[in-house]
Amino acid sequence: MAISLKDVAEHAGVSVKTVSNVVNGYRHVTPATRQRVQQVIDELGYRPNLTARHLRKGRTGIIALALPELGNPYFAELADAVINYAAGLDLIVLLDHTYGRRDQEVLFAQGFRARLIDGLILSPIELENEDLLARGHDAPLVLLGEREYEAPYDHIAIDNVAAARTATRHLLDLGRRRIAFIGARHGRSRQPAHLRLRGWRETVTAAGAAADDALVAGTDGYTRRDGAQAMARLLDSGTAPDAVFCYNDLIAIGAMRTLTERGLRVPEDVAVVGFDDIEEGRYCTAALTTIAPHKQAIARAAVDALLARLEGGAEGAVESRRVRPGFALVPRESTLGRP
Amino acid sequence: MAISLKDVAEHAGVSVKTVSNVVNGYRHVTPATRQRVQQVIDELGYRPNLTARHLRKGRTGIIALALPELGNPYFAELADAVINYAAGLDLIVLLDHTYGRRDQEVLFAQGFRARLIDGLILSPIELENEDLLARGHDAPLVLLGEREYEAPYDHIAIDNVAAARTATRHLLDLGRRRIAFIGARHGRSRQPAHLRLRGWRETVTAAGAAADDALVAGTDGYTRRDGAQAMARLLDSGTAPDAVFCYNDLIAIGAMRTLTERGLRVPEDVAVVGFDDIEEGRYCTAALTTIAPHKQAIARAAVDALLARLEGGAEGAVESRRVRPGFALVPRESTLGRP
DNA sequence: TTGAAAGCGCTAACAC
DNA sequence: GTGTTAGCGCTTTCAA
Repeated sequence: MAISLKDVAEHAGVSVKTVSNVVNGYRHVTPATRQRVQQVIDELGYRPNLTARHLRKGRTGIIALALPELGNPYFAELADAVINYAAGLDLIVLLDHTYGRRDQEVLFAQGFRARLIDGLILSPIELENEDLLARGHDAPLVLLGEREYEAPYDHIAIDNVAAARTATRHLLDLGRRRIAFIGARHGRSRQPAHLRLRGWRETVTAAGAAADDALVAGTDGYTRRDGAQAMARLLDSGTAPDAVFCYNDLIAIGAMRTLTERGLRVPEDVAVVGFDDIEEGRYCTAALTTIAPHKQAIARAAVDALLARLEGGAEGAVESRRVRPGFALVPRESTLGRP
Repeated sequence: MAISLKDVAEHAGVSVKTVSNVVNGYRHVTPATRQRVQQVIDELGYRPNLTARHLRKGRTGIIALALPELGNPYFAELADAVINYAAGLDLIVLLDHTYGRRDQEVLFAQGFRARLIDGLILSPIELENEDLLARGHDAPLVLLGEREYEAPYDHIAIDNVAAARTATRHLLDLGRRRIAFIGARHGRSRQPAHLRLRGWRETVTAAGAAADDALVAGTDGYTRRDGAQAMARLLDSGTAPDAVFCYNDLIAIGAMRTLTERGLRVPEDVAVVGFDDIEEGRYCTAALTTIAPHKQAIARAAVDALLARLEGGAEGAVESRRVRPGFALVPRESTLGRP
């Protein structure tokens, strides 16, 4: 049996309350008492039982972060940022995977792990508005990422349309006229990619460049393999783009792989832009030009928003926030070529 | 206030015990009662308070997985595997970072988060044997990775020497004679890399190939940047290797980047082998030949070992296990060239 | 400043 | 098959 407050109290000849006061750094304790208690704590190797504390306080200091998957470096890097920032605030982060599956996302949104966690940060892919509205009054929820909802929850996301415009304009500025877009999801109307797709379409259209559907390649998911396959389809269909803007870096990396295999040069024949600024992109043979969302800022905003809800009390108390962290275009070899 | 067992009991006109029985799927409950209780549960939206359950049971069902960092895809992929396998066993995984820093590793080994977690899986980098021996009788601990300790803890790791031999032999078989090793850590004697270094040294020596120290390049860490810098130093020093075996895939990717920048071809001029089989390696311009540790098997072994301790009771009850999951050489373009 | 006692929500004995 | 009760270890009134 482990050592409890009571054990310490008995050994020190004081009450549990006093020990509790010492453990929690309460002010009004005689230095003498404090020292004696502290000594017994050290001797016995007492560790407070967090579970009991949680039960009593009604809060656990644990928040969940539900992401599609860690296999995508963007999410791994983001998770890293959230965990770090939260740790500085004495919050523990419980990481969960949804695999971008609606049933999983609904599970978390509905309050899976209720009362183990104080709140949830969720990055949805397939979740629908109705799923969110059907949510009971559980722990606070903060939404992350490019899906848009009409529900009263805080939402942290960069301006995806603006970022897509920036990326596309960069390609136009380099003289490219047949810019493809890879990553629209097959046959889904309100898909995650629609904001970036819109930014692309608006910009190419405004510039009088090609904007036909033949330049838009769908994918099943968001992996390197999806990118490689989509690029292959694009080339096989005879579309012959001189640039591609990809939904994310992984897709871009897959696309570059296909281009290389087909004997096409990046960027001379086809320029490539990704999205996410994952570390990996910097080490590609043609280092990847990309949109860099400010991950630290995203992490900070998400945790802060959750914390505000936690402190703020009731759901409706504060109006739902819409935070737009910054982003930047990072031009590299995949569009500029080797210096 | 949230709905508790008691609330449900009152509404259903039964005792808390009965509700508890229903919630826990206890057998001996009349179907009629069960149905009535279940209905009230649904109506009221009752969710069991996990914290209270944990306190009562003395177990939380939460295990911690302390890894250096998620930024290394190998660890991200491993974490993914552990989380999934654990979920199937109704275990929640709490992910923590040590950044390969000894103080952080000691913290976890000493029982940080004691009594929040039932046990710990730790992948140490800098941790020393003495740190482990100084450990109190806290939650069970399972060690992961290539560091070796003389302490009574379960240890899961592939046979690193054998794996390094396989990788090196592969290069020898391709006719390479000046095989460099990148990733020995600067000026550390009992460094993590020493097993792989040994495998390399034994194999090149046995083959009568070059094994001089000029072919061994140290790094500060295990990132792409470390690999790029080490490769540059190797080339600048006039060593002129015709192959490199890298401590891990990230280092290999960084090394390939430098080779490309210097106008050297992979594998024609320099063949490259990595270690870890991260997804990223498959999409490099010269797809990376690598050693693939069986991550699923590692994850399974680690969780199983921890679970065995959890069930088995006392620390000394079971002898400490040494599990060696399998590995495989995956030859790709970075040694074989394009088909 | 410190002590005594109640109770957070749940499960495990034990009674009925 | 179901109800009653005690208590997991902690914090928090309320007294002293």
